[in-house]
Amino acid sequence: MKRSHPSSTNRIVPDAPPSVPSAPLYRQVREDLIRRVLKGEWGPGAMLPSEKQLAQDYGHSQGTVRKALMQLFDEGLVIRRSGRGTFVASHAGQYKPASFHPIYDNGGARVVEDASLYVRCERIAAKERVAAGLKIAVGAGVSQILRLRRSGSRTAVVETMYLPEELCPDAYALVRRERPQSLYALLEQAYNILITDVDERVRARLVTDDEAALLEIAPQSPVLEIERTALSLGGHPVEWRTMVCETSEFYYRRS
Amino acid sequence: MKRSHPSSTNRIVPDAPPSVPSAPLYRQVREDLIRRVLKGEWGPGAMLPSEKQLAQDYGHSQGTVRKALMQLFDEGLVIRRSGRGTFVASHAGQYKPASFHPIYDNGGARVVEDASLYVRCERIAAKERVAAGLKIAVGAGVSQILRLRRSGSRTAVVETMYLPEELCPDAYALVRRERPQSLYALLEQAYNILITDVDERVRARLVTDDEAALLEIAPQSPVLEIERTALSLGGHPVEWRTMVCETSEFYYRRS
DNA sequence: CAGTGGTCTAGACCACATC
DNA sequence: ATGTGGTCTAGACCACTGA
Repeated sequence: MKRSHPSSTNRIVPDAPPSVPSAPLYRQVREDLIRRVLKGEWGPGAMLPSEKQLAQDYGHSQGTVRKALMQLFDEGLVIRRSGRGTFVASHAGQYKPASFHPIYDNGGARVVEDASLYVRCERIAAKERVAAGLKIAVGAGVSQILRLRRSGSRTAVVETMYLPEELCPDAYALVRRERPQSLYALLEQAYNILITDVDERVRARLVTDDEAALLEIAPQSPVLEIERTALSLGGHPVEWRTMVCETSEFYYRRS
Repeated sequence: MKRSHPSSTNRIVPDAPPSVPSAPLYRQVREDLIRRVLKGEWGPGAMLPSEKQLAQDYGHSQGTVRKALMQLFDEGLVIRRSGRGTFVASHAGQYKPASFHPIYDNGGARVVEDASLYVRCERIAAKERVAAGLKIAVGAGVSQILRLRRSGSRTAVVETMYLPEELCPDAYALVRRERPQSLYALLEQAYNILITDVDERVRARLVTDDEAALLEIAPQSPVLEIERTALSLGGHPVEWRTMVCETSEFYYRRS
Protein backbone atom coordinates (compact mmCIF):
# COMPACT_ATOMS: atom_id res chain seq x y z
CA MET A 1 0.00 0.00 0.00
CA LYS A 2 2.99 2.29 0.12
CA ARG A 3 4.19 4.72 -2.41
CA SER A 4 7.83 5.26 -2.95
CA HIS A 5 7.68 8.84 -4.02
CA PRO A 6 4.29 10.33 -3.30
CA SER A 7 3.90 14.08 -3.22
CA SER A 8 1.82 14.44 -6.35
CA THR A 9 -0.01 11.16 -6.79
CA ASN A 10 -0.96 10.51 -3.22
CA ARG A 11 -3.92 8.95 -1.54
CA ILE A 12 -5.89 10.42 1.25
CA VAL A 13 -5.90 8.91 4.67
CA PRO A 14 -8.93 6.69 5.35
CA ASP A 15 -12.10 8.62 4.47
CA ALA A 16 -10.79 12.12 5.07
CA PRO A 17 -11.97 14.27 2.18
CA PRO A 18 -11.86 17.65 3.97
CA SER A 19 -8.14 18.02 3.32
CA VAL A 20 -6.83 19.20 -0.01
CA PRO A 21 -5.76 16.13 -1.95
CA SER A 22 -2.44 17.64 -2.93
CA ALA A 23 -1.43 18.64 0.59
CA PRO A 24 1.77 17.03 1.87
CA LEU A 25 1.32 13.67 3.52
CA TYR A 26 2.37 14.84 6.98
CA ARG A 27 -0.24 17.59 6.71
CA GLN A 28 -2.93 15.08 5.83
CA VAL A 29 -1.91 12.91 8.75
CA ARG A 30 -1.93 15.92 11.05
CA GLU A 31 -5.42 16.88 9.98
CA ASP A 32 -6.72 13.36 10.29
CA LEU A 33 -5.30 13.13 13.81
CA ILE A 34 -7.00 16.41 14.72
CA ARG A 35 -10.24 15.09 13.29
CA ARG A 36 -9.97 11.91 15.33
CA VAL A 37 -9.23 13.85 18.51
CA LEU A 38 -12.24 16.07 17.86
CA LYS A 39 -14.37 13.00 17.25
CA GLY A 40 -13.42 11.86 20.72
CA GLU A 41 -11.49 8.81 19.60
CA TRP A 42 -8.89 9.72 22.19
CA GLY A 43 -10.06 11.86 25.08
CA PRO A 44 -7.94 14.48 26.81
CA GLY A 45 -4.99 12.86 28.51
CA ALA A 46 -5.29 9.63 26.52
CA MET A 47 -2.26 8.09 24.91
CA LEU A 48 -2.06 8.01 21.14
CA PRO A 49 -0.66 5.02 19.29
CA SER A 50 3.10 5.07 18.92
CA GLU A 51 4.80 6.60 15.93
CA LYS A 52 5.55 3.16 14.60
CA GLN A 53 1.96 2.01 14.99
CA LEU A 54 0.54 5.12 13.35
CA ALA A 55 3.03 4.83 10.50
CA GLN A 56 1.83 1.30 9.90
CA ASP A 57 -1.84 2.31 10.12
CA TYR A 58 -1.49 5.18 7.72
CA GLY A 59 0.85 3.35 5.43
CA HIS A 60 3.46 6.08 5.52
CA SER A 61 6.95 6.21 6.90
CA GLN A 62 7.61 6.85 10.56
CA GLY A 63 9.36 10.10 9.66
CA THR A 64 6.23 11.43 8.02
CA VAL A 65 4.03 10.57 10.99
CA ARG A 66 6.66 12.01 13.28
CA LYS A 67 6.56 15.32 11.45
CA ALA A 68 2.79 15.47 11.90
CA LEU A 69 3.08 14.66 15.60
CA MET A 70 5.83 17.21 16.15
CA GLN A 71 3.66 19.84 14.54
CA LEU A 72 0.76 18.95 16.82
CA PHE A 73 3.17 19.15 19.73
CA ASP A 74 4.33 22.61 18.69
CA GLU A 75 0.70 23.64 18.42
CA GLY A 76 0.09 22.39 21.94
CA LEU A 77 -2.53 19.82 21.04
CA VAL A 78 -0.41 16.96 22.16
CA ILE A 79 2.17 16.22 24.83
CA ARG A 80 5.15 14.07 23.98
CA ARG A 81 7.32 12.55 26.62
CA SER A 82 10.43 10.64 25.79
CA GLY A 83 10.12 7.03 26.84
CA ARG A 84 6.43 7.40 27.69
CA GLY A 85 4.44 8.23 24.60
CA THR A 86 2.25 10.85 22.97
CA PHE A 87 -0.83 12.09 24.81
CA VAL A 88 -3.74 14.35 24.00
CA ALA A 89 -3.24 17.60 25.88
CA SER A 90 -5.40 17.97 28.93
CA HIS A 91 -5.97 20.78 31.37
CA ALA A 92 -6.13 18.13 34.04
CA GLY A 93 -2.50 17.47 33.23
CA GLN A 94 0.22 19.98 32.61
CA TYR A 95 -1.26 21.57 29.56
CA LYS A 96 -2.06 25.25 29.86
CA PRO A 97 -2.30 27.73 27.03
CA ALA A 98 -0.24 30.82 27.73
CA SER A 99 -1.86 33.31 30.02
CA PHE A 100 -1.16 35.89 32.64
CA HIS A 101 -2.48 33.69 35.36
CA PRO A 102 0.58 32.96 37.42
CA ILE A 103 0.68 35.33 40.32
CA TYR A 104 3.89 36.47 41.92
CA ASP A 105 4.34 38.58 44.99
CA ASN A 106 6.41 41.71 44.80
CA GLY A 107 9.47 39.83 45.96
CA GLY A 108 9.29 37.63 42.88
CA ALA A 109 8.28 34.43 44.61
CA ARG A 110 5.46 32.50 43.10
CA VAL A 111 2.28 32.69 45.08
CA VAL A 112 0.26 29.57 45.46
CA GLU A 113 -3.39 30.11 44.85
CA ASP A 114 -4.99 28.24 47.64
CA ALA A 115 -8.60 28.76 46.78
CA SER A 116 -11.05 29.26 43.99
CA LEU A 117 -14.16 30.66 45.54
CA TYR A 118 -17.29 30.55 43.45
CA VAL A 119 -19.54 33.45 44.31
CA ARG A 120 -22.28 33.25 41.74
CA CYS A 121 -23.33 30.87 38.96
CA GLU A 122 -26.41 31.68 36.97
CA ARG A 123 -28.00 31.75 33.58
CA ILE A 124 -28.40 35.19 32.04
CA ALA A 125 -28.97 36.82 28.68
CA ALA A 126 -25.80 37.94 26.91
CA LYS A 127 -25.24 41.66 26.92
CA GLU A 128 -23.52 43.37 24.07
CA ARG A 129 -19.93 43.05 25.19
CA VAL A 130 -20.28 39.38 26.10
CA ALA A 131 -22.13 38.60 22.89
CA ALA A 132 -19.40 40.26 20.86
CA GLY A 133 -16.71 38.31 22.68
CA LEU A 134 -18.45 34.99 22.13
CA LYS A 135 -19.68 35.88 18.67
CA ILE A 136 -23.28 35.09 19.53
CA ALA A 137 -26.47 37.13 19.35
CA VAL A 138 -27.21 39.72 21.97
CA GLY A 139 -29.73 38.23 24.37
CA ALA A 140 -28.67 34.62 23.78
CA GLY A 141 -28.46 32.48 26.88
CA VAL A 142 -25.11 32.26 28.63
CA SER A 143 -23.84 30.89 31.91
CA GLN A 144 -22.30 33.59 34.05
CA ILE A 145 -19.82 32.47 36.66
CA LEU A 146 -18.21 34.74 39.19
CA ARG A 147 -15.15 33.44 40.95
CA LEU A 148 -12.57 34.81 43.33
CA ARG A 149 -8.97 33.70 43.32
CA ARG A 150 -7.53 33.93 46.76
CA SER A 151 -3.99 33.66 48.01
CA GLY A 152 -3.60 33.37 51.74
CA SER A 153 -6.03 35.78 53.28
CA ARG A 154 -6.06 38.12 50.30
CA THR A 155 -8.22 38.10 47.22
CA ALA A 156 -6.02 38.60 44.17
CA VAL A 157 -8.44 38.29 41.28
CA VAL A 158 -12.13 38.69 40.56
CA GLU A 159 -13.05 36.60 37.55
CA THR A 160 -16.29 36.75 35.61
CA MET A 161 -16.73 34.04 33.01
CA TYR A 162 -19.33 33.55 30.32
CA LEU A 163 -20.10 30.33 28.48
CA PRO A 164 -22.59 30.16 25.61
CA GLU A 165 -25.60 27.99 26.39
CA GLU A 166 -25.50 26.56 22.91
CA LEU A 167 -22.12 24.93 23.45
CA CYS A 168 -22.26 24.35 27.18
CA PRO A 169 -25.86 23.89 28.29
CA ASP A 170 -26.45 24.22 32.02
CA ALA A 171 -22.80 24.97 32.67
CA TYR A 172 -23.78 27.32 35.48
CA ALA A 173 -25.52 24.50 37.34
CA LEU A 174 -22.64 22.13 36.72
CA VAL A 175 -20.10 24.60 38.03
CA ARG A 176 -22.27 25.35 41.05
CA ARG A 177 -22.35 21.65 41.85
CA GLU A 178 -18.78 20.68 40.99
CA ARG A 179 -16.91 23.85 41.89
CA PRO A 180 -13.96 22.75 39.74
CA GLN A 181 -10.44 23.97 40.27
CA SER A 182 -10.06 24.36 36.53
CA LEU A 183 -12.95 25.42 34.36
CA TYR A 184 -11.20 24.14 31.25
CA ALA A 185 -10.77 20.69 32.76
CA LEU A 186 -14.52 20.70 33.37
CA LEU A 187 -15.21 21.71 29.78
CA GLU A 188 -13.17 18.74 28.64
CA GLN A 189 -14.88 16.17 30.79
CA ALA A 190 -18.42 17.48 30.59
CA TYR A 191 -18.61 18.75 27.01
CA ASN A 192 -15.55 17.22 25.37
CA ILE A 193 -14.37 20.70 24.46
CA LEU A 194 -10.63 21.33 24.47
CA ILE A 195 -9.42 24.88 24.88
CA THR A 196 -6.31 25.21 22.77
CA ASP A 197 -5.76 28.92 22.57
CA VAL A 198 -6.55 32.07 24.42
CA ASP A 199 -6.52 35.64 23.20
CA GLU A 200 -5.94 38.17 25.92
CA ARG A 201 -6.10 41.93 26.05
CA VAL A 202 -4.84 43.98 28.94
CA ARG A 203 -5.88 47.31 30.37
CA ALA A 204 -5.46 49.36 33.51
CA ARG A 205 -8.49 51.02 35.01
CA LEU A 206 -10.01 52.05 38.31
CA VAL A 207 -11.95 49.49 40.33
CA THR A 208 -15.67 49.66 40.56
CA ASP A 209 -17.11 49.79 44.05
CA ASP A 210 -18.38 46.23 43.81
CA GLU A 211 -14.97 44.94 42.80
CA ALA A 212 -13.24 46.97 45.49
CA ALA A 213 -15.43 45.32 48.09
CA LEU A 214 -14.60 41.85 46.80
CA LEU A 215 -10.89 42.59 46.56
CA GLU A 216 -10.94 44.37 49.90
CA ILE A 217 -9.09 47.36 48.56
CA ALA A 218 -9.79 51.08 48.62
CA PRO A 219 -12.29 52.52 46.13
CA GLN A 220 -10.72 54.17 43.10
CA SER A 221 -7.66 51.94 43.26
CA PRO A 222 -6.01 51.06 39.94
CA VAL A 223 -6.50 47.47 38.83
CA LEU A 224 -5.41 45.33 35.94
CA GLU A 225 -8.19 44.09 33.71
CA ILE A 226 -7.46 41.12 31.51
CA GLU A 227 -10.07 40.27 28.95
CA ARG A 228 -9.82 36.77 27.58
CA THR A 229 -11.42 34.90 24.74
CA ALA A 230 -10.83 31.16 24.95
CA LEU A 231 -10.89 29.23 21.69
CA SER A 232 -11.59 25.56 21.18
CA LEU A 233 -9.72 23.27 18.84
CA GLY A 234 -11.85 24.34 15.92
CA GLY A 235 -11.04 27.98 16.63
CA HIS A 236 -14.51 28.86 17.91
CA PRO A 237 -14.89 31.06 20.97
CA VAL A 238 -16.12 29.01 23.92
CA GLU A 239 -15.56 31.32 26.82
CA TRP A 240 -15.20 35.01 27.41
CA ARG A 241 -13.96 36.25 30.74
CA THR A 242 -12.64 39.28 32.49
CA MET A 243 -10.11 39.09 35.26
CA VAL A 244 -9.81 42.06 37.54
CA CYS A 245 -6.50 41.88 39.34
CA GLU A 246 -5.14 43.64 42.34
CA THR A 247 -1.52 44.52 41.63
CA SER A 248 -0.16 46.38 44.60
CA GLU A 249 0.64 43.16 46.40
CA PHE A 250 0.92 40.93 43.35
CA TYR A 251 2.04 41.13 39.79
CA TYR A 252 1.24 39.14 36.71
CA ARG A 253 3.50 37.56 34.27
CA ARG A 254 3.40 36.20 30.80
CA SER A 255 3.66 32.44 30.71
CA MET B 1 9.99 25.56 20.09
CA LYS B 2 10.80 21.93 19.95
CA ARG B 3 12.19 19.30 22.17
CA SER B 4 15.78 18.40 22.28
CA HIS B 5 17.99 16.02 24.06
CA PRO B 6 21.52 14.91 23.98
CA SER B 7 23.05 12.15 22.04
CA SER B 8 26.40 10.86 23.10
CA THR B 9 28.89 10.09 20.37
CA ASN B 10 29.09 13.38 18.55
CA ARG B 11 31.78 15.78 17.60
CA ILE B 12 31.75 19.49 18.03
CA VAL B 13 31.47 21.88 15.14
CA PRO B 14 34.77 23.55 14.20
CA ASP B 15 36.08 25.43 17.24
CA ALA B 16 32.79 26.09 18.97
CA PRO B 17 33.37 25.45 22.65
CA PRO B 18 30.58 27.69 24.00
CA SER B 19 27.97 25.05 23.31
CA VAL B 20 27.52 22.13 25.66
CA PRO B 21 29.48 19.25 24.17
CA SER B 22 26.62 16.82 24.65
CA ALA B 23 24.01 18.96 22.92
CA PRO B 24 22.43 17.41 19.82
CA LEU B 25 24.28 18.07 16.59
CA TYR B 26 21.53 20.16 15.06
CA ARG B 27 21.58 22.33 18.17
CA GLN B 28 25.32 22.83 17.89
CA VAL B 29 24.95 23.73 14.23
CA ARG B 30 22.15 26.16 15.09
CA GLU B 31 24.26 27.87 17.70
CA ASP B 32 27.28 28.06 15.46
CA LEU B 33 25.17 29.60 12.71
CA ILE B 34 23.84 32.17 15.19
CA ARG B 35 27.38 32.91 16.26
CA ARG B 36 28.48 33.41 12.67
CA VAL B 37 25.54 35.67 11.92
CA LEU B 38 26.32 37.76 14.98
CA LYS B 39 29.97 37.90 13.96
CA GLY B 40 28.81 39.50 10.76
CA GLU B 41 29.89 36.69 8.48
CA TRP B 42 26.59 37.16 6.68
CA GLY B 43 24.95 40.55 6.94
CA PRO B 44 21.22 41.18 7.06
CA GLY B 45 19.58 39.98 3.87
CA ALA B 46 22.59 37.95 2.80
CA MET B 47 22.17 34.45 1.50
CA LEU B 48 23.51 31.58 3.56
CA PRO B 49 25.21 28.62 1.93
CA SER B 50 22.81 25.95 0.76
CA GLU B 51 21.83 23.04 2.96
CA LYS B 52 24.05 20.76 0.96
CA GLN B 53 27.01 23.08 1.24
CA LEU B 54 26.59 23.57 4.98
CA ALA B 55 26.21 19.83 5.48
CA GLN B 56 29.51 19.32 3.73
CA ASP B 57 31.21 22.10 5.69
CA TYR B 58 30.06 20.83 9.05
CA GLY B 59 30.54 17.23 8.15
CA HIS B 60 27.00 16.28 9.11
CA SER B 61 24.08 15.05 7.10
CA GLN B 62 21.84 17.42 5.21
CA GLY B 63 18.92 16.44 7.44
CA THR B 64 20.77 17.60 10.53
CA VAL B 65 21.67 20.94 9.01
CA ARG B 66 18.13 21.26 7.75
CA LYS B 67 16.74 20.81 11.24
CA ALA B 68 18.99 23.60 12.52
CA LEU B 69 17.95 25.91 9.68
CA MET B 70 14.26 25.15 10.20
CA GLN B 71 14.61 26.03 13.85
CA LEU B 72 16.28 29.32 13.00
CA PHE B 73 13.44 29.94 10.57
CA ASP B 74 10.86 29.27 13.27
CA GLU B 75 12.72 31.68 15.52
CA GLY B 76 12.64 34.33 12.81
CA LEU B 77 16.40 34.70 12.46
CA VAL B 78 16.34 33.47 8.93
CA ILE B 79 14.06 33.56 5.91
CA ARG B 80 13.75 30.51 3.71
CA ARG B 81 12.26 30.61 0.26
CA SER B 82 11.75 27.52 -1.80
CA GLY B 83 13.85 27.61 -4.94
CA ARG B 84 15.73 30.69 -3.80
CA GLY B 85 17.72 29.98 -0.68
CA THR B 86 18.13 30.84 2.98
CA PHE B 87 18.69 34.46 3.98
CA VAL B 88 19.50 36.29 7.16
CA ALA B 89 16.40 38.21 8.25
CA SER B 90 16.72 41.63 6.70
CA HIS B 91 15.70 43.78 9.64
CA ALA B 92 17.41 42.51 12.71
CA GLY B 93 14.12 43.52 14.24
CA GLN B 94 12.57 40.49 12.68
CA TYR B 95 13.86 38.52 15.63
CA LYS B 96 11.09 39.65 17.94
CA PRO B 97 10.49 37.74 21.11
CA ALA B 98 6.93 37.82 22.36
CA SER B 99 5.85 40.99 24.06
CA PHE B 100 2.88 43.15 24.78
CA HIS B 101 4.02 45.74 22.35
CA PRO B 102 1.35 45.59 19.71
CA ILE B 103 -1.14 48.30 20.38
CA TYR B 104 -4.77 48.07 19.42
CA ASP B 105 -7.40 50.73 19.67
CA ASN B 106 -10.59 50.02 21.52
CA GLY B 107 -12.30 48.98 18.33
CA GLY B 108 -9.81 46.14 17.94
CA ALA B 109 -7.94 47.53 14.95
CA ARG B 110 -4.20 47.46 15.05
CA VAL B 111 -2.63 50.83 15.58
CA VAL B 112 0.46 51.68 13.64
CA GLU B 113 3.13 53.25 15.75
CA ASP B 114 4.35 56.07 13.64
CA ALA B 115 7.06 57.44 15.82
CA SER B 116 9.67 56.59 18.40
CA LEU B 117 10.62 59.81 20.07
CA TYR B 118 13.78 59.81 22.13
CA VAL B 119 13.50 62.26 24.99
CA ARG B 120 16.61 61.59 27.02
CA CYS B 121 19.76 59.50 26.70
CA GLU B 122 22.33 59.66 29.44
CA ARG B 123 24.72 57.76 31.61
CA ILE B 124 23.69 57.30 35.21
CA ALA B 125 24.46 55.11 38.20
CA ALA B 126 22.16 52.14 38.61
CA LYS B 127 19.68 52.46 41.39
CA GLU B 128 18.53 49.46 43.34
CA ARG B 129 15.63 48.39 41.16
CA VAL B 130 17.60 48.70 37.94
CA ALA B 131 20.61 46.92 39.41
CA ALA B 132 18.42 44.06 40.55
CA GLY B 133 16.82 43.77 37.13
CA LEU B 134 20.18 43.69 35.36
CA LYS B 135 21.89 41.67 38.06
CA ILE B 136 24.67 44.20 38.46
CA ALA B 137 25.95 46.12 41.46
CA VAL B 138 24.07 49.13 42.75
CA GLY B 139 25.85 52.22 41.49
CA ALA B 140 27.31 50.57 38.41
CA GLY B 141 27.19 52.65 35.25
CA VAL B 142 24.17 52.21 32.99
CA SER B 143 22.77 53.99 29.98
CA GLN B 144 19.34 55.35 30.64
CA ILE B 145 17.15 55.96 27.62
CA LEU B 146 13.75 57.56 27.71
CA ARG B 147 11.55 57.10 24.70
CA LEU B 148 7.96 57.88 23.79
CA ARG B 149 5.92 55.71 21.50
CA ARG B 150 3.43 57.75 19.63
CA SER B 151 0.46 56.80 17.51
CA GLY B 152 -1.09 59.58 15.52
CA SER B 153 -1.22 62.61 17.74
CA ARG B 154 -1.33 60.59 20.96
CA THR B 155 1.45 59.24 23.10
CA ALA B 156 0.68 55.66 23.97
CA VAL B 157 3.75 54.54 25.91
CA VAL B 158 6.54 56.03 27.96
CA GLU B 159 9.51 53.70 27.93
CA THR B 160 12.54 53.89 30.15
CA MET B 161 15.36 51.55 29.24
CA TYR B 162 18.55 50.66 31.03
CA LEU B 163 21.62 49.02 29.52
CA PRO B 164 24.62 48.01 31.59
CA GLU B 165 27.75 49.91 30.70
CA GLU B 166 29.81 46.78 30.98
CA LEU B 167 28.01 45.10 28.09
CA CYS B 168 27.04 48.16 26.08
CA PRO B 169 29.53 50.96 26.67
CA ASP B 170 28.38 54.40 25.57
CA ALA B 171 25.02 53.07 24.46
CA TYR B 172 23.37 56.31 25.55
CA ALA B 173 25.53 58.30 23.12
CA LEU B 174 24.98 55.84 20.34
CA VAL B 175 21.23 55.93 20.77
CA ARG B 176 21.27 59.71 20.95
CA ARG B 177 23.10 59.79 17.64
CA GLU B 178 21.35 56.97 15.80
CA ARG B 179 17.85 57.22 17.25
CA PRO B 180 17.09 53.67 16.12
CA GLN B 181 13.62 52.39 15.48
CA SER B 182 14.52 49.18 17.24
CA LEU B 183 16.87 49.16 20.19
CA TYR B 184 17.48 45.44 19.79
CA ALA B 185 18.54 45.91 16.19
CA LEU B 186 21.07 48.44 17.43
CA LEU B 187 22.34 46.03 20.07
CA GLU B 188 22.96 43.48 17.35
CA GLN B 189 24.81 45.75 15.02
CA ALA B 190 26.76 47.73 17.58
CA TYR B 191 27.54 45.12 20.22
CA ASN B 192 26.80 41.81 18.55
CA ILE B 193 24.30 41.04 21.25
CA LEU B 194 21.22 39.11 20.23
CA ILE B 195 18.14 39.34 22.42
CA THR B 196 16.49 35.95 22.38
CA ASP B 197 14.00 36.16 25.19
CA VAL B 198 12.13 38.63 27.31
CA ASP B 199 10.58 38.22 30.70
CA GLU B 200 7.72 40.58 31.42
CA ARG B 201 5.72 41.45 34.50
CA VAL B 202 2.57 43.51 34.49
CA ARG B 203 0.99 45.83 36.99
CA ALA B 204 -1.62 48.55 37.17
CA ARG B 205 -0.85 51.73 39.04
CA LEU B 206 -1.52 55.46 39.02
CA VAL B 207 0.56 57.70 36.80
CA THR B 208 3.17 59.93 38.27
CA ASP B 209 2.83 63.59 37.41
CA ASP B 210 5.84 63.44 35.11
CA GLU B 211 4.39 60.55 33.19
CA ALA B 212 0.97 62.17 33.02
CA ALA B 213 2.53 65.20 31.38
CA LEU B 214 4.30 63.07 28.79
CA LEU B 215 1.21 60.99 28.08
CA GLU B 216 -0.99 64.07 28.11
CA ILE B 217 -3.51 62.49 30.43
CA ALA B 218 -5.04 63.59 33.69
CA PRO B 219 -3.03 63.17 36.89
CA GLN B 220 -3.98 60.13 38.96
CA SER B 221 -5.09 58.20 35.90
CA PRO B 222 -4.59 54.43 35.99
CA VAL B 223 -1.84 53.14 33.73
CA LEU B 224 -0.38 49.81 32.81
CA GLU B 225 3.20 49.24 33.81
CA ILE B 226 5.12 46.52 32.05
CA GLU B 227 8.51 45.68 33.44
CA ARG B 228 10.76 43.81 31.08
CA THR B 229 14.04 42.01 31.38
CA ALA B 230 15.61 41.21 28.02
CA LEU B 231 17.94 38.23 27.85
CA SER B 232 20.71 37.56 25.37
CA LEU B 233 21.51 34.26 23.75
CA GLY B 234 23.46 33.13 26.78
CA GLY B 235 20.53 33.98 29.04
CA HIS B 236 22.19 37.00 30.61
CA PRO B 237 20.13 40.13 31.25
CA VAL B 238 21.10 42.87 28.81
CA GLU B 239 18.32 45.36 29.22
CA TRP B 240 15.79 46.27 31.83
CA ARG B 241 12.92 48.54 30.91
CA THR B 242 9.62 49.79 32.12
CA MET B 243 6.80 50.67 29.79
CA VAL B 244 4.09 52.89 31.13
CA CYS B 245 1.04 52.56 28.94
CA GLU B 246 -2.07 54.60 28.56
CA THR B 247 -4.99 52.21 28.22
CA SER B 248 -8.14 54.24 27.94
CA GLU B 249 -7.66 54.71 24.21
CA PHE B 250 -5.51 51.65 23.61
CA TYR B 251 -5.12 48.16 24.89
CA TYR B 252 -2.28 45.72 24.87
CA ARG B 253 -2.21 42.23 23.75
CA ARG B 254 -0.07 39.20 24.12
CA SER B 255 1.82 38.39 20.97
C1' DC C 1 18.95 24.51 -17.43
C1' DA C 2 21.14 23.94 -12.67
C1' DG C 3 20.38 24.98 -7.97
C1' DT C 4 17.39 25.64 -4.10
C1' DG C 5 14.39 24.22 -0.40
C1' DG C 6 10.31 20.77 0.57
C1' DT C 7 8.84 16.10 1.08
C1' DC C 8 9.48 11.27 1.95
C1' DT C 9 11.67 6.89 2.90
C1' DA C 10 13.93 3.11 5.56
C1' DG C 11 16.83 2.18 8.13
C1' DA C 12 20.23 2.90 12.60
C1' DC C 13 21.42 3.90 17.36
C1' DC C 14 20.45 6.41 21.61
C1' DA C 15 18.23 7.96 26.20
C1' DC C 16 14.57 7.24 28.83
C1' DA C 17 10.47 5.28 31.38
C1' DT C 18 8.06 1.37 32.91
C1' DC C 19 7.53 -3.25 34.25
C1' DA D 1 13.50 -6.44 28.84
C1' DT D 2 10.49 -3.92 26.17
C1' DG D 3 8.68 -0.01 24.09
C1' DT D 4 8.71 4.92 23.65
C1' DG D 5 10.24 9.19 21.55
C1' DG D 6 14.84 11.79 20.06
C1' DT D 7 18.68 12.00 16.93
C1' DC D 8 21.06 11.06 12.70
C1' DT D 9 22.07 9.26 8.19
C1' DA D 10 22.06 8.81 3.07
C1' DG D 11 19.72 8.58 -0.20
C1' DA D 12 15.32 9.78 -3.49
C1' DC D 13 12.06 12.69 -6.10
C1' DC D 14 9.35 16.94 -6.22
C1' DA D 15 8.16 22.07 -7.04
C1' DC D 16 9.90 26.19 -7.53
C1' DT D 17 13.23 29.89 -8.86
C1' DG D 18 16.36 32.25 -11.67
C1' DA D 19 19.62 32.86 -15.51
